[in-house]
Amino acid sequence: MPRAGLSPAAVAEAAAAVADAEGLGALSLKAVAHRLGVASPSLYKHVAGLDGLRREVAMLAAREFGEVLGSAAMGRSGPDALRAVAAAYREFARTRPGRYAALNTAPPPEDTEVAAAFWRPVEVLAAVLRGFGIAERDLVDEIRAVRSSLHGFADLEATGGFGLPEDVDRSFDRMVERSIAGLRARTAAPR
Amino acid sequence: MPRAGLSPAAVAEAAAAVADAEGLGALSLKAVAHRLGVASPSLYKHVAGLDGLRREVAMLAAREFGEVLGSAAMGRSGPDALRAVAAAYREFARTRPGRYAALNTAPPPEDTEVAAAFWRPVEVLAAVLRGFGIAERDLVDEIRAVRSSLHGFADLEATGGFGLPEDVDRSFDRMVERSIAGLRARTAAPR
DNA sequence: GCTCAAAAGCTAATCCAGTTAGCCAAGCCC
DNA sequence: GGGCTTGGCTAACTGGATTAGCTTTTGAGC
Repeated sequence: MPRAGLSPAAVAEAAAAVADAEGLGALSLKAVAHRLGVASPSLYKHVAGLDGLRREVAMLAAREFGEVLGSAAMGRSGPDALRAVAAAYREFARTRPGRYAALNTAPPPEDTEVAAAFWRPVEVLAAVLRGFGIAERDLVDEIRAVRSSLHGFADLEATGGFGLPEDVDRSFDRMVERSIAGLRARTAAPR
Repeated sequence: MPRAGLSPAAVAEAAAAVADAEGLGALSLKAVAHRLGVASPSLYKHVAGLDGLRREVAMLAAREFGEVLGSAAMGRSGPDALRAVAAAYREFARTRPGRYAALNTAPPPEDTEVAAAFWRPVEVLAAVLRGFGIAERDLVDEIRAVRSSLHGFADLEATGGFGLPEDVDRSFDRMVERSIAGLRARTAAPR
């Protein structure tokens, strides 16, 4: 029998595809194996069981997400940068719901590699907000506020938390503009 | 053998306790049955399997959450009401993480009872924001923005998304004040 | 108090995904 | 070409969900 030519990366990619298509909750060794045309036990040669599979998806997602946000921020600053990053954030969450959901889990504290990958997107946001001239000691609060808005919106949208699907774009735009206005106010009147 | 005196409500309560203590992901018939001192199959006399158990937890959580937010809003208006509701929101998410997580799932669209229960908390928020004198056609956007902030913050906090545990209270307070400022601006300068 | 039907709990058995063990072929290094 | 490593397989085991069917409690009506 010919080999399937798997690799940890290929398995992670397939797993992410399953998560995006069926939901993170439906991520299973069975489904991934099926997608790869292989029997479930074969996956153990590449990932450490279901937990390992989840970890790889989280890693992959974090890297891609950091990449996407970083690209959006590149070459822009201030409000423009935040608008671009916010749009990219939501776009990622919408088009890759499984991966996005994988970012919304607490990795084991000892897994520094995942922790580092999870941190990248936050660093992008931090860089963008620094561009607003936020004082360093206020930065944490501002990052948390912006992250909360973006994550909350993305998550509510993903889980159908918004009743009517219409005008969700407008709501998002307004929310982002609200953040920008708040950041400007903070810059103008530092405490 | 004496009867355990179960009921759908008692099972739901035990399930919610399990979810709070072990995480929603660890909610299982096994765990609930054990907590109630009963064998797993016995639960089928009261709830419709694991899916039914999850549904009951979601129902219970939604009712309690609506209750908690409603109480916080009672007797207050404007910024005070929003501050109280925001604090109650976060408090609920922190002290009952399993229940809160159960609210963050998409119920099947045909289950109107759950849908209605899920809607209650949003109605409380709507009432509070109306108290700011928001124009009706802008209300949806404002509700979404506030919900996004609150949910995002609560969720990030729950999943350990904030690096340092310190000063999280301050971050939350500032975010809420930021929302209030934004709402005031909207009221003052309607578009 | 007595009868009996419904309800509530149990055990036994089935299903399914995850996991482990161990076999065997494919590919590679010499 | 020989032999080691690797990647995939099948078979077997585990644990939780679920179903079937039994038994006992309970409570309504007499």
